[in-house]
Amino acid sequence: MARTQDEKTPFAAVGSSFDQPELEHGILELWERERSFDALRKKNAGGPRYSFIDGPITANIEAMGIHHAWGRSYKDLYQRYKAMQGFDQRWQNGFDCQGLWVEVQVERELDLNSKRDIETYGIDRFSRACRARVDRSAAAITKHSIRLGQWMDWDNSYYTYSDENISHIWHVLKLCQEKGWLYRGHRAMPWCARCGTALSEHEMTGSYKEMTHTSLYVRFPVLPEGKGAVLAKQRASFLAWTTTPWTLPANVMLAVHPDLDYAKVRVVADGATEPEVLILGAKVFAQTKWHRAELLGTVKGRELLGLRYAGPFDELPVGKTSGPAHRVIAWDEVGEEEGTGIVHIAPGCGAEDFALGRREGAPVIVPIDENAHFATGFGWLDGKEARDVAHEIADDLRRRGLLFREVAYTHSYPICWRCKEEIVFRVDDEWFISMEELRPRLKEAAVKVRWLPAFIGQRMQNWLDNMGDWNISRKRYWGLPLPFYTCATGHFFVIGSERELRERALRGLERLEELHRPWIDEVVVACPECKAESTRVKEVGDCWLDAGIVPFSTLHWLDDRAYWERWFPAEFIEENLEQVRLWYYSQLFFSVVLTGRAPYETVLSNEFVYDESGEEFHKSGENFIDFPQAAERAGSDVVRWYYARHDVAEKVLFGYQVLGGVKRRLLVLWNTYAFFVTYANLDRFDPAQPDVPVARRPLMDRWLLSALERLVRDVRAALDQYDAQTAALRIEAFWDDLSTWYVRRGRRRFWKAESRGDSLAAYQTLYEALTTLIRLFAPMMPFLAEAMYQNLVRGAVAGAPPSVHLTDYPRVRPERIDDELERRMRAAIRVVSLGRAARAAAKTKVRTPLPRLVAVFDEGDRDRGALDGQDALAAIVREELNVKDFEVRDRAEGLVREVVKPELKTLGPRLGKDLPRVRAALAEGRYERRDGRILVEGHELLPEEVLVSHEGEAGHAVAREAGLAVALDTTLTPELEAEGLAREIAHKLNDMRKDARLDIADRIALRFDGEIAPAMERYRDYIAEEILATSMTRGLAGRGHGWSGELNGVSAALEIERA
RNA sequence: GGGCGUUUAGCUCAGCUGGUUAGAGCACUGCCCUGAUAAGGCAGAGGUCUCUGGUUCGAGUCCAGAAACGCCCA
Repeated sequence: MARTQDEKTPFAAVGSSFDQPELEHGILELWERERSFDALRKKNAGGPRYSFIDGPITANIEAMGIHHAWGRSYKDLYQRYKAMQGFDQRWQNGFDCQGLWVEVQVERELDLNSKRDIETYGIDRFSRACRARVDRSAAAITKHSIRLGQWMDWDNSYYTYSDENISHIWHVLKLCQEKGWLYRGHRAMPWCARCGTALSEHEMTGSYKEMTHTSLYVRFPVLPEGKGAVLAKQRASFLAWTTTPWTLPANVMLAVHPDLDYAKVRVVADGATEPEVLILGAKVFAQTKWHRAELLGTVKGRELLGLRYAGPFDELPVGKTSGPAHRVIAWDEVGEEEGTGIVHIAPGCGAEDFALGRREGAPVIVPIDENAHFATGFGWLDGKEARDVAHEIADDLRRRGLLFREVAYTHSYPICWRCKEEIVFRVDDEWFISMEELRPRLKEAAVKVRWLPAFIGQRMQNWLDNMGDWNISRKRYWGLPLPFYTCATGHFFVIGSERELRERALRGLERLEELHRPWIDEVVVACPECKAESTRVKEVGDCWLDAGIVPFSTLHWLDDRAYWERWFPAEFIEENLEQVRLWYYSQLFFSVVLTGRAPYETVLSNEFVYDESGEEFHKSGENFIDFPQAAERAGSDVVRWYYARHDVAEKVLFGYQVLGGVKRRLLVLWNTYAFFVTYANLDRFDPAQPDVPVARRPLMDRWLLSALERLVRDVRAALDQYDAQTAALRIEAFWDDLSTWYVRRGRRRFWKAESRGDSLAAYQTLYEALTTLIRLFAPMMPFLAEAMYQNLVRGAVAGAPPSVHLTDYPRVRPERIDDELERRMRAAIRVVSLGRAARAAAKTKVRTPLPRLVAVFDEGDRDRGALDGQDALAAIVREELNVKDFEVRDRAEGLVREVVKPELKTLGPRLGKDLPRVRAALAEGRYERRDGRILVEGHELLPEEVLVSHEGEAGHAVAREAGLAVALDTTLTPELEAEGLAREIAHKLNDMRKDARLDIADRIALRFDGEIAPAMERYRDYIAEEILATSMTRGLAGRGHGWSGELNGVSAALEIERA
């Protein structure tokens, strides 16, 4: 903060606008120079603890996204809020460092296209490249987070690739093995052929895209065995449909629904001469157009069970395995919405198929290898890419008379979330953790957590209900090495820590740089049972293992349990809501295994960020905005404030237009600040002067201070509930009132003090409001708060803490809250607001004084009785609306008329169906008043059963809102017109001063002429004071800044120059 | 197919336990105020509160059903 310290002015001058990014760079330098964050940590060391745990951000990006900035704004907000209350914190940031996302990125950078390429390149070099990539990304994220204003212990960030993290995971995996939850499963998994690995459930989310595939209707001829003899004679075939033709060579069975009707149809296929018989779902048959078809009969699916058929590729070697198994089986999931009602089952190519195969004891044929190339045993298909052969298979089937129809089919199909290749399904060996025993424990632990917003808790329960066994293995390189070993004689065991590895090692330790492939694979260990040499399995772990262990690894569960106990569980975590199935889940898993409880107490989740038109941000798209761009163009605090005042549960529409709106709001605050500084400097205001006791300050000041205390109370209450939106909106509402009511109303007290004491009270009140306000929003807008603090407090008050972030968060002084005063002020503001509307209706400028304003509050209005037309508030109303007299009346005949309405809450139940009639009669004035009661439509209503309000009579300047009406007496006298003209002249002259670019304190000489002369003479003192004139003479000199024209229809000529 | 959320002005959203004229911000139009003002104020225009049915004297609000959109799971 370059600040020229003029000894005569207490504060550095502040312009009418400000460059937020520039301001922020100044503050970043200040914090860096003064090591402000270190000072904060030192100040709070040993204080009460507040435990926040940072979810690891994926260290695989070049620039922080604006969506990261959202979550990080909250993280920083609440940590700073707690810090200002003296809480000691860990301030540890984390990076997620392993897994497919890093590998895919590095493959791209190194131009590697397959696992074979990686192995040729060398796993060691590949791993080092991955680590380097992570470190580069972490450095960029750190830099951008600092730019966001986030305060963290950046030198102490945790990295999930660390040996400590890995060792902690091993510990838990060994525990799972001991509990019997760990198993090796042979099952069908979604599989990415390019990455050469299975993908887990979490990785499938959001990866379905619309695409078009070749789908085939294929004949499966019935074999003349058992019940099939008759059908076979008729040349009958089952008709089945598939969107994945490459799975047909792996067909083992056909499935039907036992309760559905199936049609036997005689048809002559296109181009065929002989009729044939097809078997397919009856509904499908009925809904399909046929050229020549004849329904022979219908049977239930169960009657088809056990029938045998010839598979489409039985002549290939694989047919020796599948052929004998071909038969029709029952499956309740078969439907007729898609396909033919008969489902082709290939247990080696799909999860459900696999389960059916297992149920039926059928062989599992896995047609493709890791890279989705056909294995041997498939004849002409051997070695071909599965996803490329759809047309070849169709041609082959057509040639052999097995293809009934080929149709392009558009459907939603999964792609790999990282490399965007189409997924296949493949059966292979994978490692799993069984959820059966854990599921109820996880659910129970999750119920005890405070989820914000609450529906996130239900989503977690839903996820846990549906969560299958967790596939934790990936056939990849840069990841957690699974510590699973098998010895030469077949014993299986799990290594539970790095120390255990070192103890069991027979050789290979000397080359173990870190617990990663390939070095870890070279360590040969002794089998605990038979001492035989054992090597590690090749698989690495799911990256959500890495993140889930964080509440233990970063808190040193294994090596410093006392430390862990001090900081576990996290009182608060905050992430995007997609983390339900990711980090929230994986942490919960580890924590329940190790401690039986959840690792967090309050979980705040925010929605996603979209662009201004509601479209998703695409990294490569034109609409993409990364955080560093937004920071330099709009400012971090503008972004942070936008986020703070947003509902966490609503998606954010982000763009420079909305940020412009936020900046405009900040300008209201800034202008109040600039106003204060300008006049405080002119008047040499010294914040160290003794306070004017609050009780002796004018009503306006006491009102503002009461509202300020209320604000402190409300903001603290909101932030204690992690409700930043309410806090931010309250703060904004306060600074709006401060600017547009307190300062605007009280301006003259600052530049034309009637008494020294009143001016001091005004300065002290505004100063307190501003300095309290900046501490209130310091956690949300740390830069702006700091900039204002440095100028308002640090530069002006000896001994003040060097940073706003080292001050205490404001505490409520309840004795300053004056409910009644705030009620009266609200009533006055309502009257003024309505009065302006009445002014507009009367088409009279506020500069023209009017004789009288009458206000009538309705019975039952909460502000009735708050104003009496006599006190300081009445003076405010008179001045604000420029009326000579202000009256508050219970009713005002002639200006407003009485309107009686039924009190629905009491009359509704009493009158029932008569209510609409009574209501109409009251509205039309068809009622009588007698002894305070009201007679209407044969009913007698008590005073408390009606609401009496007032409406303006036509022809008067009146305005009305719910509960209040005001009427303006618009009679103009020559007196009032003359006064109005004087004000008009003063206003014009002040405009001219502005045009002449005079300084606000310059004195001027005024010359004038024209019909305004009488008013000029009569209001000479008033005008001179308003425009700082030292002389006023009739007759122009032709010098200086001049103007002539009409003011309120009166001719005028004016001339001013600096005196 | 199951779960969760959403549907109110051109846009983004408030609307508490049912109640009298459904609000705010942005944008638009007009007027006003202004020696802190890249601000502010007043007003205008803009609504079949997604639809259907029900409960009730009275439904944006409660109940049932439907639809559309989004997310999670299958």
